[in-house]
This record gives sequence, structure tokens and C-alpha cells, in this order.
Amino acid sequence: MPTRHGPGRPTIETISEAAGVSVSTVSRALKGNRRISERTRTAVVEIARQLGYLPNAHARSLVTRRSGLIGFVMGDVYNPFYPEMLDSLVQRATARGLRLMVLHVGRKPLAMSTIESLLQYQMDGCIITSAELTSKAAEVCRTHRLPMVAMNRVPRLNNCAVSCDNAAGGRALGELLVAAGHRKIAIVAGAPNTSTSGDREAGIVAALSRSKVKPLVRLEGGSTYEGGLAAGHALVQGSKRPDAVFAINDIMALGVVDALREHGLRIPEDISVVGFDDIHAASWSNYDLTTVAQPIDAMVERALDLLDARMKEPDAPAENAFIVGALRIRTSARLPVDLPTTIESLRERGLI
Amino acid sequence: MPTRHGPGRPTIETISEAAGVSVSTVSRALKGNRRISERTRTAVVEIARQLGYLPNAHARSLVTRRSGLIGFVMGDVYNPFYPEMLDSLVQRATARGLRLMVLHVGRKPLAMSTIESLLQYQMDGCIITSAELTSKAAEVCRTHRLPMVAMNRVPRLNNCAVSCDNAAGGRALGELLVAAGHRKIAIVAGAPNTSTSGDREAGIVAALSRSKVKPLVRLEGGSTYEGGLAAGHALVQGSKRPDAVFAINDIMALGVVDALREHGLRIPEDISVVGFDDIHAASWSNYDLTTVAQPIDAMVERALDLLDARMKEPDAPAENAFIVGALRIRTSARLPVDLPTTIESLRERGLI
DNA sequence: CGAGCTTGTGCAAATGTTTGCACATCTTAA
DNA sequence: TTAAGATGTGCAAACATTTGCACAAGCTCG
Repeated sequence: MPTRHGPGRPTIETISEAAGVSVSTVSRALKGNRRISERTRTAVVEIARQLGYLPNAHARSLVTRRSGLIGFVMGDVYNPFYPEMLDSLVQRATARGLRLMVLHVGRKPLAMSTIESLLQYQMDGCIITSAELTSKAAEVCRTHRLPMVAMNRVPRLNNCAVSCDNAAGGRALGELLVAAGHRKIAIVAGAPNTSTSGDREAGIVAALSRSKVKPLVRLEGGSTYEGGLAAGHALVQGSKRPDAVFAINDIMALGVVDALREHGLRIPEDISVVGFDDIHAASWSNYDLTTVAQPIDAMVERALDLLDARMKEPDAPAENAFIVGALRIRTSARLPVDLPTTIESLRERGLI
Repeated sequence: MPTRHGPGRPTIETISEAAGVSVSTVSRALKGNRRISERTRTAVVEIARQLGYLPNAHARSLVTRRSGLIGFVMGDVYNPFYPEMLDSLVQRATARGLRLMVLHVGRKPLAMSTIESLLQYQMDGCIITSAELTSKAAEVCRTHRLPMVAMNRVPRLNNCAVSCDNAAGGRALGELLVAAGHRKIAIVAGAPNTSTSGDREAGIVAALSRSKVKPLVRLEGGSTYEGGLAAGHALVQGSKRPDAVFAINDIMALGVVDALREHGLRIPEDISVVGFDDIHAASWSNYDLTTVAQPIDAMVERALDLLDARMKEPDAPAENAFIVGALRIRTSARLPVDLPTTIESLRERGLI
């Protein structure tokens, strides 16, 4: 029963000999082809089971041109959002019978060889969350008609993209701050030129201008904890002291909180802080961050659907999906006097 | 120049026609076989370049029985240690021309189909960090002579394992606490039956008993932030109030710190807290955790070396590697009056 | 009773590589 | 001059599948 590796490992031919039928019959029987009689089918399946037969994925991929592999280009692991996304992705890909190859992680630009491996392994598709050189990857994918979907990235060229509705989330947080009476609001933006940061920022700016408020100051935090920390220090030391900070992602928000506290400021009594993403640490009691939760599972599911559709129909037109996030009200920000009304209003307009 | 996917994509045969030589010559030329004349070789390589030829990994794997793939079974993403390890692993595997397939993530037991995919894709090896059902996976790997190395796990059966020298690290932290004058020391252990937790605990217990101190109390925190938080609360509310807490990993230590602070305790003035791992968040200003850094890069490098050796010689005997970690002194724990001497002593005995 | 359909099976080609072996040509040494 | 070696190349098998096509039987219907 225990099969061996390499030579001696049972193949479809081993089974065909044992069952006294041809290899093609075995192949068909194993995948439940209806042309095969019930009797033959069960016999073959039973023998395969006894031998511990496992189909060779490479041989199969070679002829079918489908590998069951999808490539993943992952963002910075030091932003917990990406690991959390990886988690969801592995689970859901597995459930669909797909395996995930992690081709790249971090902020460094994609090596050409990384992109090429998509082709060498004949991957069925790829999901990209990393920022740099995504356009090059997109071009390769398009040329080779390899399904690709960007997550949390602006749709480049004409490839698919799915993200949280960042603008809506930004608006929701902005309106929440304004309703709570904040007028001196600082924005800590992320890595420049990322749609995620841009859209969230545009969202809050829109929300503020609705009440004729302008952001007090704008800093960049590079989407890292350290960047948030530096921004927090700068805000306290600067001439314009805000009464609320909107960090465009949670990891920076945590840095902001720590910096503000180092200066003896209490949160939210002295200053409110909100983030975006709802990473796990946002709910830690020390931070208890008001934020917008990215609907990771829904986003991943959607991304896989898009990939799936394009595996079947490579020329399907590109689609963009924006899924609204969920507002998480915690204690890092002052609350509006009439919270229920504020929330109701946001909900009615589909912002959360 | 832009190659297409599927039919029409240049193969070794396309090149052979263009170059007027046989496919075997092309194959040899491309991999720099010395039997091929310089003239032929450069001609072939040039044509391949022009056509944008990329070898088909599946075809190659089919015949060579080497796939260039290694499987990774990853622990809980909510413990940042594992994502940080993934980062290192992807970088270093890529540098060796290997690709990483993430087969599983999280604490749930390994599905049989997950283990089987190791065989279907003819992976060259696998690295396992997850706890549950590792023994089943180890058995499969052994049966099929598939190189496997466990990371941060006890060596089961006779497979390879590499970990931080957890016992040494535990000792170092224990001695540090004792030298700082602590006598009422609480231990927050991790998931039961994990060697990581057990070894670290054994280490600190040994260190304490060296000074005739016994742990004041022992709790379990399940290796999660929430578990650490609960343990922290329990410590304050319990009858025996410690003056120092040793959490066997950082993620729990963060929870402990947050819980203690909720009760108004100052760290380290009222109570010292140390962890283990040196995850990124351990250095956040809010925590600034004294801890032992796992030498992730060295561990990963070692694991890949072990894998490599067993790809070449599948019957090589199992090896276990323990790499000493580095003590990171920060501000979450009181310091010994004579810190340099303490450190020197630890270093002399190879504990850090 | 035979034409045509259904049902079950097998043959063989195709997928894109690698590699053992054979072979042809050229050099070198006796 | 010839045997032996070196050098460069090609043939064909092997890797483990899938799948179009053909074919044989058994059935139904006119």
C-alpha cells in the first residue's frame, strides 16, 4: 500500500495492468467519465486506492495546459494586512482545488525571473498585491493571456482589480470625525502613488469638505509602523496641533498612537486616531482602534471568481470590484453625540 | 518577440528548426553542455533569446523528477513570527532557484489532500512549521523519501529539524531576570505539547533553580495575543502577584503587557515582562520588549541546506540544528545592576 | 433483418523536455 | 596507413497523462 517515490511509484499504467483494461479507460474511470461502465469504474477506483495511486500533476499539466497553480505576489509582511490576506487566500484557493505559489514578498521590485516563472510553470493565473513594477507584470500577463487580478491596487492597463471601497471607507471615517466635532484633522498618507492611499485620502477630504473643513496638515508615513511613529512625533512638534489623526492604514495608525502617547497625549481624550484595514492588532486593548475593516474574505473570493472566469474565457473584459468595508467603532476616537444617526446616514448611502 | 501562451509558444523544437540543429542539441546548448561547440551554443542561445523562449517546467519535471518546488506548511499568521519567516524563506528559496508553494496556513490540522499534493507535484522537499498532525506528514515524507525539515518543531520520527536554541534562550532570559533581582516570576506557556514552548520553559526553570528560585505561577496562553491578555489579567487578579513575567513568545508577551497596563501597572517599574522571538512589534515604542531574537535568516538558510543535501542524498541521516538566538535588551524588564557582567557570563556559556 | 444508435473500450498521438547511445568526422600517435 | 581517441551532433526512448477517433458489441425501430 505505501507507494514509493520515483521508479516503482504506481502510475496509471500500473493500474491498467492490474485491472486488465487500457490506460485510457483507467484515466477516464478515475475522473468519472460517464462512458465507462459502473463495474469497470468501481474496479479501477478500488485498485487505485489500494495502490495508493496519485496522479502526476506535471504530466497532467503538460497535456491539459492547466496547472492548478496560481501565483501570488505579496506585499510587505510587516503590514499584517498581507499575511491575513494570505491566510484567506490559501484557504479559499485550496477549497477550489488550486495551489498557491508565493513568488515574491515585500516592497522590492519584481525580478524578471519571478514574472517568467508564471509562464514556466504555466500558472493558471496570478494575484498581485505588491506595488512596484506591477505594470511590467501586467504587461507580461496580458501578452500571454494569463489571467491576473490586482488586489488593493489600481487597475493598470486593462487587467482586473478588486479592492475595498477605499473612497467610501475614507468618507465614512471622515464624517465620523466631523460628527464628533473634530475640525483640526491631520492626514497621514501611505506610500505615494498607491491607489489605496490615494482613494482613502480622497474619501476623507471629500467628507471634510462636505462640512467646509479642510485637512489641517498632511504627512506621509510610507505605510509602515515606523513611518506612522515619525508622523506622530512630527504632528506633536509641529506648529499646527491636530485634534484628530486619520492614518490611511492601521499599521501607521499604531505608530501614530505610540508616538502621541510618548508625548503624554491621551487617546481619545486629547486626540482621536483612526486607521483603515482592521488588522488584528487594531483590536488589541492597548490600541482599540476605530477603523474600517477590509472585507478580506469577500475580496479574495471575488478575486478567485474573476480568475476563474478568465481561465475559462481568457478574453473576458477586465472588471473592477469595489467592496465596501465595515466600520469598526472602538475607543481610539471620540464619538459623535448622536452616533446612531451618523451610522444610519452612512449606511443609507452605502458607505459602510 | 512577444511569445504567446498555449499553442504557438516557442518550444525547444521551434528553436531547433530555426537553428537547423536537433532538439537534443538545443537542450544541451541551453544548459551549457560542454560537448556542444561554442559556435552552435551561442547561435542557439541567441535564437532562444529572440524568440523569448522559456522552458516548460512541467515537461522538465516529468523527466528529471525534480520540480524545483518546495512545500511550506505555515503556522498561524496572527503570530507575526511566521509571516516574517515566510519572508525570509521566499527570498532565500528564490535565490536558490526554488519556488515555494504554501500548502497550509494556520492551526487547523493538515488535510490529507494537502500532504498528497506534495507527491502529486513531485516536490523536492517541504518545510513544516505548523503543529498539528505533523507526525502524519512526517510519515508520508519518510515513506516516499521526500526531504522534509521541521522548523521550530520537535524532530518527530527521524526527520530533520531546525530551531532556535530555545532552552539556551530561556536560560538567558531567566538569568537576566534573576540578576535584576526578581524572585517572584510567572511563566506564561504556549500551546501545550509544543517543543518550542517546552524547551523555553525548561530553560528558564533551569536558570531559576540555579539561584534556588522556583516559578511563582504558571499559566497557559495558547500562543496567542488573546491568551497572553487573559493570562495577564489572571496574574493581577490571582493571589500570588509576580514581579516579573516570562511569556514564552512575544505575541503573548504583548497581550500580557496590555493586560497589566489595564490594571494600572507600570512596566518595568511595577513588573517586568520578557518575551521570545523578537517579532517586529516587540520593538514598537509602546512595548519595547526585552526578548530573544530568533535567528530567522540563519535558520532558514540551514533548513534549505538540509533539504538540499537530502535532495542529492535522500538517505542522509536526519540532523537537528539548534541555533542560538540573540538577546535583545530593551526597557520592558528591569536591568541587573551589573548588566555587562551578566551579559558577558551568558555569552561565555554560549547562551546568547 | 439490417440500418442506425448507444454504450464501453482501446489505439495512438500529443504534450515538451532530457539523456543514453550511436555515429560521423577529425585529430593524434604508433 | 591505421587504430584509437576526442569532438560534435542526432535518434529515439522515456517521463505520465489526456483525448480524438475508431471500433465492436448490443440494442431499437422500421
